Order: sequence, then C-alpha cells, then structure tokens
Amino acid sequence: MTRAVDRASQILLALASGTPRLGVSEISELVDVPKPTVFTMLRTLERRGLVVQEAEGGKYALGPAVLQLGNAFLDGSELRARSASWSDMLARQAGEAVWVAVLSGPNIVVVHHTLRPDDLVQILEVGAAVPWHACALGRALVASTPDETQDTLLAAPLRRLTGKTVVDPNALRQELAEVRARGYAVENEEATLGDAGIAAPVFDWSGRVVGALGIVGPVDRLLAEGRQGRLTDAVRSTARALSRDLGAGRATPGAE
Amino acid sequence: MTRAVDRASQILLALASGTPRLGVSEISELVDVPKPTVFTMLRTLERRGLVVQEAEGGKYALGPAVLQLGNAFLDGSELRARSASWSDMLARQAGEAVWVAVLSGPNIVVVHHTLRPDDLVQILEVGAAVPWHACALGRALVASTPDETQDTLLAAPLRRLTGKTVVDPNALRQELAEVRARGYAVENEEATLGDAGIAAPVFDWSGRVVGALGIVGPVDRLLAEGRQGRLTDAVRSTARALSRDLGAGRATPGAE
DNA sequence: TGCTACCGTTTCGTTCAGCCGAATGGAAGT
DNA sequence: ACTTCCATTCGGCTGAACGAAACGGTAGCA
Repeated sequence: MTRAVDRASQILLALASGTPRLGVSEISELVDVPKPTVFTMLRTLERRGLVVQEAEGGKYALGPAVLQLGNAFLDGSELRARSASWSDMLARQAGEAVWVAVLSGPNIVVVHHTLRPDDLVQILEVGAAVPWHACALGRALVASTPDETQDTLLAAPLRRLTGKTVVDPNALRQELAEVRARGYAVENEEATLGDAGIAAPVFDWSGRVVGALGIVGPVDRLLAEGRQGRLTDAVRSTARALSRDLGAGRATPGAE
Repeated sequence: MTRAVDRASQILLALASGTPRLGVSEISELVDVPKPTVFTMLRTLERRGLVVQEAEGGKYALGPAVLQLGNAFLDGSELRARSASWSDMLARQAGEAVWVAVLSGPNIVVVHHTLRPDDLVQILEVGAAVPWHACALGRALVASTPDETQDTLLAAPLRRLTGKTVVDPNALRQELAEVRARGYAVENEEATLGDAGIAAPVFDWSGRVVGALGIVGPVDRLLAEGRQGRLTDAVRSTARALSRDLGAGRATPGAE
C-alpha cells in the first residue's frame, strides 16, 4: 500500500462525498491529513485535471478528467453493455424504470438506466449512488457476496434516508439471509418516500455476483396486490437471462 | 508535486485511454514505471474502489468509484446545471443535438447533451471525449484560452481522426485566431465522417472561458446553404445567454 | 478603520515510505 | 517438457513525503 496514493484517493473521494467545493483546511479535517500535505497533493491532482481550483487562493473541486475516468469505466463495463437490451425489454414489459447497478464501497452505483416507457420527464440516473442497505438493488447484490464482505458492510455506519430505512445490522443480516434464500429483494420507501424497488442479483461466468438488476418506481404501482408477484417474476427472469448472457451457469445461486 | 500521486494519476488515466483492461506489465510500459511500483499502486487504488482486478493474477480495470467521481463532477458543474434549459431551447430551435463541453487535457469532454428533438435512436454522449483540435467545440473553447494554454496544446501530438482532420500546428493557430475574431467555430467532417459542428465559447463571471456550446449533426443539414448562417446565429446567441447566466458581463470576448 | 481569525501557501529539516532490482512461483504457449 | 513472460514478493537504500511553523492575504466584525 502506497500511503501517499491512498491519501490522495481519500481526497478525491472526499470531494465526491456531497459538497462539490472544499477548501484545503476542510479537506485536511475530513481526511485527517496536514494542510501542506493536502495542498501538495491537490496541486499534483490538478496537474492531471483530476481536480481544479475555482480561483486563485480559492476552493477545490473535482476536475473534468474524473468524468473521463467515469465514462471509461462505463465503456469498459461488460455488465452495462450486455444489460441494455434485457433492461429495455423489462422496462417495456413492466412499464417501469429499470436500473442496473454495481457495488462501490458502501453504495451501489447505477451503471445502466432504462427510462420508464412513457413520455413523462425523467432524470437519467447513471452514476447515481445509493447506500446499499437502503435499496433493493443493494440488498440483492450484497446478499450474494461472501460473508466477509457482508460483515464489513454491516460493521460500517449505516445511514437512515427515510423514516422507514432499516439500519439495525442484525435485522439487515436476517433480511440478507432471506433475500439470498428467495433470490430477490423488495424495498418499500427506504431510499425515497413514495418509491419502492424490486431487484435480483446478476452473476458472471465464475459464479460471482457482479451486480443487480431491478425496477424502481412509485410504491402504489410496484407493490400493488396482484402486480408485485408478476413484476418480481419478470425481474428475476431478466436478471437470470442477463447472468446467462454474462456466462453464468444454470446452477448459479438465485438462478434456479 | 507528489511524485507517487502523479504516477498513480497517470495509471488511472492510462486505464481510461482506450483499452479497458491492462496488465501490470502493460501499464508499467505505458507510464514508464517499474512493475513492483505499478503493482503496489494498483493495490492501493483497488482498496478505494478506483481500480478492480478482473480475477486473481489477472488484468486491471477502472473500478466503480471512478463512476462516482465522474457523477459528482457533473453534479457539481454549474456550467452543466445552467446549460440544460438553454441547450434544450436551442435543440428545439435548431432541430439538432446540442452538446456542452469543457476542456480536459488535450480533449474536450461533454458535460451536457440535449438529444435531437426527433424519435430516432440516439446515444447520450455525456462523458465522451474528443480531441480539441478535431471539433468545433474544442476550437471555440481553446480559441478563447490564454496564449500559453494554446501553445501547450499545439505543442502536443495532434491525432488525425478522419482524412479531413487538420493537424498542422501553424494552420490550427491561424484557425484559432480566426475563430477568436469571429466568435464561433465550424468543423466539417474532422471528427466524424458525415458529421459537422458549429460551436461558440462560454464565459463565466470572471471573463474566463469555461466551456463551449454547440450543435453536432449531419454535414448536409448543418452546413446547407442558407441554413448554416441561421444555425450559427442561434448557437452564438445561446452561448451568450448561457454566459450571462453564469455571470459574464456584456463586454466578454465573443459576447458582443 | 482597525483588529482578529483563519484561510491557502511557503519553507525547510527530518525520517521512513517509496522505490525498484532481483528473484520467485505460476500459467500460457509451443 | 520446455520456454517465455506474467504477477507478485522481498529487502536494502535514499530522497521524496511529511508536517510544524511561519507568512501574506482576506473576510468578518465591532
């Protein structure tokens, strides 16, 4: 581990963590590194366009080169490439928005988003991050990770996003076991009031979970009696098809 | 300048430069750093999710955390936030796709893309990078940068994308002077065969150029006689309005 | 207007982390 | 079975990373 590189990584992630512009002193406090060290690293990151300084003597922000990194990540994502057609099909079938996401630290981050097939204004959420424990995508994904990954994620502080967000590690651990057993996750207003989610894990050729696919939309539509079951089946079979597309075998967990 | 951090930045940018998966030896050659050093830095970047290793002993790729950085950059971009409505208006007016871009090293990178207002299938290009010299957006932007920035960009190797791409530094320098004088750039099949672009620079409150806004589309539509002039006027007045929205004064270069 | 607090930035001496050549074990290719 | 080249490990050396102290400047306040 290169200490300087790890610190610089933390600086970049601090700049991505909510407040878009931070001063040297603020960053120094957030990442617990002395100001001259932060200053030198910011100058170095600025050199490659990963960070920009607003004005002479002013605050720092992420620079355009990180957008290029993000885009290159998406371009190189086989999960994203292969999910487009399955996701489009599910959106038409379900009449709802479909997201495909991967795990990134304590969050899931959306790598593909098919808009709900209607003419209403929607925001493309590719790149959006949501805490794993507060959404169906996150639970579906994490439920299929190794126990030590789950232990790590459950040991970290869990943020409450709405009054309904479950943040008790024991309750979540039990929920993950249930999700794993039945092969899909359902979330009801834990990430956003008024919205629910249904998601299933996606596996690759080696049998490992590489992401999750799911629908997200208004709770009164998604969880309506008689409709939830059909949506769940549609989500699961689409996730299964996507897994197969990625080389997963028939015996993959959740793919029975 | 922190040497280790600069090297790690180069490793990240190498992973974004075209081939999505690279081995330790390949990266070592690309960035001219010994393999054990590359290895240790990759492990450090992996720790924060900026890089992932495909399989044990395998190749490395950018990780999901860079997508979060890219998204955070977009979320924090005032240029992007303020350009959305102006860009939508111009797209309706011109009947073409509208891009807003910033400079990132030798490329421009798209921060906002309004789709052409028709029902044909289009790909959202946010995050896409194009060499500055090969597109109208890049020329419009660079023409308004300080001389030393232009000198730096013209000194670097310039890639030819089509048979029509101008790569002679002297010819480009003259073109930049002309772009600056008239306040907009036009590009004809230099980035993509069949496509042309018209763009104008965007300024902020301090009078500095912060981006460019332009339309991109089929050359026979954009550069049609009688139409090019009207499109140019529409692009320039939209860029001017966006600049005003960002606090630029009336006397800003290109804003007469 | 003057003072205080805190900012970003600079300086410079210290020390240990970053560095990398050499070596290793393993896998791919022939 | 052998060769080649991969990713990874090891360990000694030195200069880069580090950070306390200080500086110049600005914002905020009385």
